[in-house]
Amino acid sequence: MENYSDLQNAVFKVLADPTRRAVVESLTHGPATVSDLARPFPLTLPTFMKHIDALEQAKLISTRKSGRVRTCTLNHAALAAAERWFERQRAVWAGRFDNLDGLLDQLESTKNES
Amino acid sequence: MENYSDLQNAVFKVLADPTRRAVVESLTHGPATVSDLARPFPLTLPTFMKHIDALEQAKLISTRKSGRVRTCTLNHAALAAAERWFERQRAVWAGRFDNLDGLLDQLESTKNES
DNA sequence: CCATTACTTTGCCATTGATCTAACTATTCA
DNA sequence: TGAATAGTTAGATCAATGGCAAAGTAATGG
Repeated sequence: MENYSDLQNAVFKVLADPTRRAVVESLTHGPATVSDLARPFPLTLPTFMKHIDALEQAKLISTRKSGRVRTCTLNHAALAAAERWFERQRAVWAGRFDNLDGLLDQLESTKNES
Repeated sequence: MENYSDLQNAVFKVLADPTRRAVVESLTHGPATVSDLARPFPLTLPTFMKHIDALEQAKLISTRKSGRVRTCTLNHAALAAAERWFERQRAVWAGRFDNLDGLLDQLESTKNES
């Protein structure tokens, strides 16, 4: 029910929304309560909470309730995992040039050695 | 009509879809025609074309039609720009450790606020 | 114990997004 | 020229998303 690419997909989906990206940005500075996070946004609490829920389901954040206050914490690992997708793409793309160089090197070297 | 964060938003939105991410992955290996790109997907051409249009509008790819064939090319710069968002978040988060003392002070003081 | 605070639940609605089919245009090739 | 190819346009459907208001619950603070 929860394989790797489902989760990756959830992460990308969740980051597609500017409010949620802003929340992530906010949480890079450290944990915060729902109300604190919500303050900058012109949204009602229920609406904002849906974004929090979405972030939590994608495991980009985790939350803990103590008393009546819910505190949210960024899950750095999840963010780093998403970043790795970009790194992989760049690696493939860059690899083309590496291969091109490699090919040229190889052609060069076959003149001299095996 | 096309400022920086509109474009960033468009990029994130476009990458939220698994089909479009797969197209990007495909194009890291080099340019390809619409039909070639579409082949692996169980989608009709019109549907697939919408994904191509979305990618192009977000400037993640560019396309050129020659005869009846449209060829798509990945815009590496746009992909790299998106990657940078993650790098920035990581930078802030990592920066916290440099400021750990300051952070603890801050947490202390926010406990006493109302 | 009463008011306030900080969510939470519920129910609703408008918009957007991804998909399809059907029919059309423009190229290419035999 | 006529058939196949490659993409395009138009219109419809349906689910998911993001938003709201209203009312409820469960801590605190005085």
